[in-house]
Amino acid sequence: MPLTFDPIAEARRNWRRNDWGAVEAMSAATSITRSHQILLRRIDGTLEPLGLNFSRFEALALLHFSRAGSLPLGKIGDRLQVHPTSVTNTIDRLEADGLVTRQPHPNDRRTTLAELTSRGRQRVKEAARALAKVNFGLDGMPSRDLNKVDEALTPLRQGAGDF
Amino acid sequence: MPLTFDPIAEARRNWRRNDWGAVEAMSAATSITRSHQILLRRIDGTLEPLGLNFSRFEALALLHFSRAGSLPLGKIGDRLQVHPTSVTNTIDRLEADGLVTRQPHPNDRRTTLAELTSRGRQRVKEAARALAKVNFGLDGMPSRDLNKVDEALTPLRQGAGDF
DNA sequence: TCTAACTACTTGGATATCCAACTATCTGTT
DNA sequence: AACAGATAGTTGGATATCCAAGTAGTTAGA
Repeated sequence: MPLTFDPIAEARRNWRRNDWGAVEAMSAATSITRSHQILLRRIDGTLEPLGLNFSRFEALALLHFSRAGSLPLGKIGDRLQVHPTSVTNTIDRLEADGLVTRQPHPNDRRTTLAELTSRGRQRVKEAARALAKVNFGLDGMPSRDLNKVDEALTPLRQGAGDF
Repeated sequence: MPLTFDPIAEARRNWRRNDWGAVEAMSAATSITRSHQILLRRIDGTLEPLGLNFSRFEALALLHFSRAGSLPLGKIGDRLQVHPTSVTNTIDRLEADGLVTRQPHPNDRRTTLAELTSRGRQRVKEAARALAKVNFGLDGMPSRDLNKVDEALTPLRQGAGDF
């Protein structure tokens, strides 16, 4: 059931009335959370017919962009900012679907490489096409607004040591 | 391990080089995803000592702001944009911790109300204080940037029928 | 008034994530 | 050379989320 009012505007009023403080930060945090929910639902919905979700797509894209078509699992986790166990899980699934294979690292026997298969390479291209077609769930938003989102969030990412 | 480059700037280059299209949308979507990860980790970290996470906090805050201190579970789901089963789970947990109780609806026997207990009311205030103290994980960001985030994301939420 | 369609919530099953603890391997210091 | 400490990945356990299906109760039209 869609709402008939802006839940964030209402939250602002409530926080102010109760003197809970940090109204602007609350508002920004809630906006991000909510936008993320909306977006992830659309993106995962778009990828579902391809047997992917956003995490698996991100891993495949990373591998596709890598020079050798393979990366250590740890590197994937660093790049995607997820826990090592999540990488294990993601790669397990991609491997089960024949989109990547696990390969031993030539110099370090602790390390496992995830390597894109040709099916994986093909699948990630299809997925990218599908996502571009729906503008990553942001269809209808003009470029100017998209750039504004980027700009607005850069200080946050930067402050968090994202780079 | 912190990165030494901006992963989004790199993604932009890669998408462009591969002609995958929708670069601006990809960039905005990735910014939102990443910012959300950062934020949620900080917020949940802040709430953890209080036995809460962001979902449970949001539910408690909603009840606190409601006139009667109680709401039907369905309404909570609508407001927080989560599946009914997630509400059941969230309320189960809050009830187990003595922060809410389930009450029958006076007129509609299908409906269950979640009602804030006095412990719940106290806990949500402590949690709000804790979150305000760390500026909702957005410490260090000037108001101007916070408002910019809000503004930038409003068209997205609006387009999604968030209000 | 009866019944078909709808609504509210819960249960069971699948998936994704994180943490703690474990195994295997590597590295730097003595 | 040996070992203490770091690093890479996995396993088991906990939690959160969603979907499909089920139960109970309500509503509206024949």
